[in-house]
Amino acid sequence: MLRMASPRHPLVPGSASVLPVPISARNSAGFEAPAGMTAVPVVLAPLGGRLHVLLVRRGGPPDVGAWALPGGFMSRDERPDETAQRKLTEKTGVGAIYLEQLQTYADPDRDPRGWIPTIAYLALIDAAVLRADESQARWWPVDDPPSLAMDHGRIVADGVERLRGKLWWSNISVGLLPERFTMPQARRVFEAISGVRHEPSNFRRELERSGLVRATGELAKGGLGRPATLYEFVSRQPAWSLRRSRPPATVTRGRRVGTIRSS
Amino acid sequence: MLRMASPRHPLVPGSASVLPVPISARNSAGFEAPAGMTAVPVVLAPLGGRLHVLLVRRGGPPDVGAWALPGGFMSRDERPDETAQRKLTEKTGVGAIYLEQLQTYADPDRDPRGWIPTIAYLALIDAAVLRADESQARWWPVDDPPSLAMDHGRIVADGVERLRGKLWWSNISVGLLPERFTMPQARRVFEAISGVRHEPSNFRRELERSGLVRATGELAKGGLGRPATLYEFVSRQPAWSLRRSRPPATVTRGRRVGTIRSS
DNA sequence: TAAATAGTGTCTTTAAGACATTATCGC
DNA sequence: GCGATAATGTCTTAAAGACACTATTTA
Repeated sequence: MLRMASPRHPLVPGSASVLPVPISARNSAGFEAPAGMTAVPVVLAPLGGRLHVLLVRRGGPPDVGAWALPGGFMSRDERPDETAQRKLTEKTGVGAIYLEQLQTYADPDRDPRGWIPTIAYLALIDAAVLRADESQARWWPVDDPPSLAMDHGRIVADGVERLRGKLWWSNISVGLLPERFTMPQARRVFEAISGVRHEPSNFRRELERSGLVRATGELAKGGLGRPATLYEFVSRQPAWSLRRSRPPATVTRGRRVGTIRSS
Repeated sequence: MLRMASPRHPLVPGSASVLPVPISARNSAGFEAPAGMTAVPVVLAPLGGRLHVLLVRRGGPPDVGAWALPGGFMSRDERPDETAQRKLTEKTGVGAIYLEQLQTYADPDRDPRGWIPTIAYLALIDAAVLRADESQARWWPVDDPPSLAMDHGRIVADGVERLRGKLWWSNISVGLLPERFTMPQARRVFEAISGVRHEPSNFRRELERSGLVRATGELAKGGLGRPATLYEFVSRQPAWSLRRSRPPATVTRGRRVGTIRSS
């Protein structure tokens, strides 16, 4: 495969190669090609009871100085999720515990620099890292964000919607809770994400019913009041909840024919 | 914006510009760029009680002659969904009633021709068109497909999963049913998609409860037996079902504090 | 009027909502 | 023991499952 030793971030904001004029590209067959491809992680975390998103200030055009997602250019030999992970690590010093592709934004005029599609990822990092106040980045409440560069406002909104939508139907919250956690702790995280308060005993029942978590038998110590039982996720790999309340019943008696699908 | 009058499909299979060697591209800043960008519609439809996908034979490398999705190259001034629509129309003569972005596949080695990411779309077309047996294309059962070119097998699987997953939670079935339809007709379509048989009276209750459809008051005529009531979708725009059975209850009495979110 | 298909009613089971109550800690 | 927090139990309500039954057409 034809490849050359090229710098990893050909067009990073602030680099000398960034021009106020559009960039174009053509391929070896003579046709116009995308000028580049970017990947952006939408990093979400509950913080102080509210859901926050990690943003950085842009150091170059377009929208210099505006708040934006911490993305960057993909290189030829990198998978897009690797780019998202790498960019995230560069900004926060940690990798994502949970990373899932969100959407690709590729409208012809989305980036004034030229034809530059971007693949967005939903990224969830360890809660313990949240306190590390990196100088380059800042956490913003998703319900009250600053004005964002380009189409990044839309991308954040899509990420939030995905997280909220999957919260009860998958173990996506592995990315938001420590390895071992208590029920009240999980409840507060869920509440911060959805913006809704839950009745503690029902919350417990539902989360247990989901089949996603199990009690370790150990107790959390140190707090006020009765110590809480520690729970852990049954699997830390992406998994679906059992809760997904069912579509209409399958036919039983007379018509029982099993499923139609063959595989 | 710097643009040139370039042909729309720079690298279509079979064109003279396709070489057995990789294609590369570089941008005006001197860095390597994607050689091109493609969009592929995953066209799904129930046919003879089973879910099928529309495939074409590849006319050029890679995998010449293999079955593949009917995708094609994006041009500079086209949105990716427009490309998917256009490619679909070129193959079937119709546009998609429902089109939603699925995933982007951009691994560095996914296409032997070079760095060519592809954006996949889930596309649903009018059921009436299914019978038109276009020479270029063929319907294949999704549960028993042929071997597909490149990563298209994976893409089809992702499309099927999306359709099945959203079936009861959205009005995605607008793309699979005629404008006016009967309950038994809807049931057969749902059964073909999910591969599961439903108890007719419960199916009716659930679909009505979803709030997505309403009875027109008119009756279907012509068939055997009692004529069925015709239904229509309340909205043909993407919409969510009311069914989505709820996460744990919000707190009511003592702790009632409303929602946390501000917006 | 028989066969075929559509549509209604209803009883049972299960899940979810709304608490009251009990348990276990530190001070 | 008291305040604080965690956990359990249980009664009520609502949704879903499993039918039996009724309705309306054509042959």
